[in-house]
Amino acid sequence: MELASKYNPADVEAKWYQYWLDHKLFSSKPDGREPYTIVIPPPNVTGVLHMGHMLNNTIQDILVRRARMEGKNACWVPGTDHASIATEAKVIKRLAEQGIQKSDLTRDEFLKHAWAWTDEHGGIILKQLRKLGASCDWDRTAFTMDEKRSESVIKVFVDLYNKGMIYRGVRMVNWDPERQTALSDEEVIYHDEHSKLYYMKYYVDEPVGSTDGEEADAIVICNNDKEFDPTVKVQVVHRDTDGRRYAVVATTRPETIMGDVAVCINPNDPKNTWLKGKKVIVPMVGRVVPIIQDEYVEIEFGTGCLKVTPAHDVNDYMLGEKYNLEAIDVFNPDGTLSQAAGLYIGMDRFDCRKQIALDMNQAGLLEKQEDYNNKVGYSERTNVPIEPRLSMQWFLKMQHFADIALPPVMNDELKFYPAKYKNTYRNWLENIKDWCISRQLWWGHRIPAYYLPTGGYVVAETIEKAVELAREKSGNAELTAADLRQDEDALDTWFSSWLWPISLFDGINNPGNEEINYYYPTADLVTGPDIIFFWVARMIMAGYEYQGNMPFKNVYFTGIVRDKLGRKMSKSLGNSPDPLDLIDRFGADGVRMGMMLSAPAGNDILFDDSLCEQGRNFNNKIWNAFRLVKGWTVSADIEQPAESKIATAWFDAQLKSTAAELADLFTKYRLSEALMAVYKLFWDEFSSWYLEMIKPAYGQPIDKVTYDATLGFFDGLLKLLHPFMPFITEELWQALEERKDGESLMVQTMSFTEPTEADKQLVADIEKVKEVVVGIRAIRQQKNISPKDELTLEVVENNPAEAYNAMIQKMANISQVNTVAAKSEGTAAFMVGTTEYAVPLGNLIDAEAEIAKAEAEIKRLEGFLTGVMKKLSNERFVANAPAQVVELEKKKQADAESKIASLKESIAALKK
RNA sequence: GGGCGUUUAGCUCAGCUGGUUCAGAGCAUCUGCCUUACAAGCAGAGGGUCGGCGGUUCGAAUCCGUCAACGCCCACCA
Repeated sequence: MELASKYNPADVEAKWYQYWLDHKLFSSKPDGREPYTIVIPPPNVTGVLHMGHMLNNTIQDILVRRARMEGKNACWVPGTDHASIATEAKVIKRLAEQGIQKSDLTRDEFLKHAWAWTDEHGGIILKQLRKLGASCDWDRTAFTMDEKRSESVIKVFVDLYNKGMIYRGVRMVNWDPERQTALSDEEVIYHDEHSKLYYMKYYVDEPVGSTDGEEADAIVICNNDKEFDPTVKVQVVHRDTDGRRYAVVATTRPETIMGDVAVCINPNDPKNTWLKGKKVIVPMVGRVVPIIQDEYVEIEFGTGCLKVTPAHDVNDYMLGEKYNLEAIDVFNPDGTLSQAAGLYIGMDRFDCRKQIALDMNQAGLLEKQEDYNNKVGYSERTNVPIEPRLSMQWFLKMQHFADIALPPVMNDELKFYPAKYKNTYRNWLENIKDWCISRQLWWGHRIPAYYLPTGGYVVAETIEKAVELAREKSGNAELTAADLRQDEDALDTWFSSWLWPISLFDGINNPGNEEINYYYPTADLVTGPDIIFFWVARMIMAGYEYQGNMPFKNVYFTGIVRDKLGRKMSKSLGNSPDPLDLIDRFGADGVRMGMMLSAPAGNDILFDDSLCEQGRNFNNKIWNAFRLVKGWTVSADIEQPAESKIATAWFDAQLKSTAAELADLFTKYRLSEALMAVYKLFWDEFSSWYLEMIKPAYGQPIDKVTYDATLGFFDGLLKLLHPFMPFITEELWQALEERKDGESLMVQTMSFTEPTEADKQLVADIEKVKEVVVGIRAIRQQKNISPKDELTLEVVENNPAEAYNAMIQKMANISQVNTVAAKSEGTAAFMVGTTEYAVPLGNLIDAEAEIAKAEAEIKRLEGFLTGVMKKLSNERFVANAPAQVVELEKKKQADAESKIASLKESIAALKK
């Protein structure tokens, strides 16, 4: 077989993926084997593959393929998420480009467009995953809004409503003015922002010149002529030159003053005691509002006066509730000023902020403004500042769910990798708030609540059921579906995602069915820590609520993929490579390896193309090792050389021991270390050592015993490598020997036995042999002796590795190995352990250099010996340390002393 | 403001409950090689006071305290 010297992934990847599909090798059905299940974190249906997906899905594929080869019934279920906000935004944008406004359309018309969009773009991302080699059972592909999943969502909503856990009410919610919907707390991201703090005058509603409430020692400030000290412990009165008194209120949001209904001071604030019981006039607006007192107000912030706007601030809302204040909503849903504001009607909230500051300044109502840093909440999806807004929403009570979801994680029944996320998880659950589950969107699962013409509503899975309930509720047997009006809102996307591990196996609609019983709980969840609250925690909740068991046994949190400078990948920075382009350049196997090389669980990965390059190079290495082996001619007539006999025994032992190491690493989810172990096994042990050990002379055939053993090793290596690099391994496995159609490496079983004590000893012995070989090679390098020139080797006193002489001879091109009482003159020497080796070099030797080298080594050893002696002469060490440790130190001492002695002899000899 | 985490070679990281000659790996670097599998390669080499300080201990990269830098999560000072 003629093979190119470079591996070309493009030739083989598509071929084998199709082969796997054609033979249904990804498909899974319940059977007697142990199940191994992963449900994919469903990507947005209209999304395209990015580096985060690459990492995430590479890890899942590695786990699934490994489990499959361990003989488990592996099932990886793919699917997509309807992503209501993101998708609705995209659809609206496209409609706008066609000159269509959402408001021009009916709900049904809009949904038609949305489905068209979904059909057009949906599943692109799943197609892209195939390029990566993802071994998903595609027949199971699901969508969070397909029939079964939708039914599940509605059923769960009704169930929770009937259990009294879902309620409806007017609450302060996070409002996204761009998409005009409520958001959950988790969907708000806070950013530090440079803004301004505006100090505004609220004149007291009283006759000019009043001094009512003023104490004798009050500080009186006229027209801000003194710098204000918020920590002052005496009364502070503000008075204009014309005698009018006023309170100073500091705010970052002057545009909300139209909604002010009170000013609040702390009852214990000495500065503001004179304001107690007074009324003040809201600037610009002219509304007279009371001074109220509450300890919520921070005395030392600003002036200690807080304007109270119950409709536009969460805390003010709380104060409003407490003191029974009116809430005046001065904004429209799109963030412009409403009729209720009375002023600046129709202006955008941020334009209004600037304008009102100007206007107040002109009117002398703005005392000052200063720079200020505060946190502003942004919508996770639209990246627009959210507006706290009062509105009617649906909520799910969370305490019960927190109670059932916390213990299994804390006691490690359900494990997190890395475990540090347990803290994050606990923190959230211990401070859980009710979940706002309604969204003012059309693209999503519509809330199954139906309003009666006479008021009130019913909640039911179908309209028919709703009619039934409505008739009961109203006592009107004539009610029909046409009389009922369904709630306009859709459910939060995560309200469907949280059922994913159950709904994928139809466990909600059809509890206890064969599939859910077999596949649930799933084995591993692979996802990013950024959705631990959105998704992971809520799946755990739903799992215990609806299956009475965990949804997955382990959660592997990946890191965030960053560029090599540590920046997040983003479109605007242009630092996010196109995964498909990477696959074209390096091959899917190369990219997979690039992803895995630096991706320990939970650590961010700093991605760099050069990692894929390393992956590609490794593919090439494997390819060429295969070329070498398959290029040999085999002869059954030649006997196995001594060194090959040792080599095969050794590599067999080495393979077993790495396989065992790998198995252990997999149980700990240390995948990048596992990859590195198998990388070194292939490159260093197999290619650099083993193949060189057994390689026949040029043009010579290899003996059959060694050859067959080598093919067996290759088979084993391909099995270990397959989960990481499925394509090249399949290609080579198929070429390794004759295969029947339908056979595949991906469904072979790994069967490595544990290394025995003898195996371990052999591996250790060969490590020494390698050191000897390296020692000789180093001498060649230093003396500029070609590897082609034969040398002899002397072993001083006794040769502990007599049995491996043949191997050393072959690997280091040594004509003979002599055990000598004392090395000859003119040798370059080195030590391995406590044995001294010498290579006679005749006049090539540079005595000066050899002496210098030996002296340097003596110096190092003496330093080492001093440390050892210090320990041993310390009585407390000898008395307290375990005998084993003391013995060891004594051995170190003896070894060092003997080495020094022999080095000194060498020097003496060289000086002759 | 609270909590968590990180800091080990130029880079990315391993070093588990202190003690095997413990200071490691990969990449990068340097030197010599186009040696008939592979230059996307081969052979060899150099490189770190384990963030600072203090403590516990016979013994500390490892345990404790403290400081510093960085990162993440949570939180209603307008």
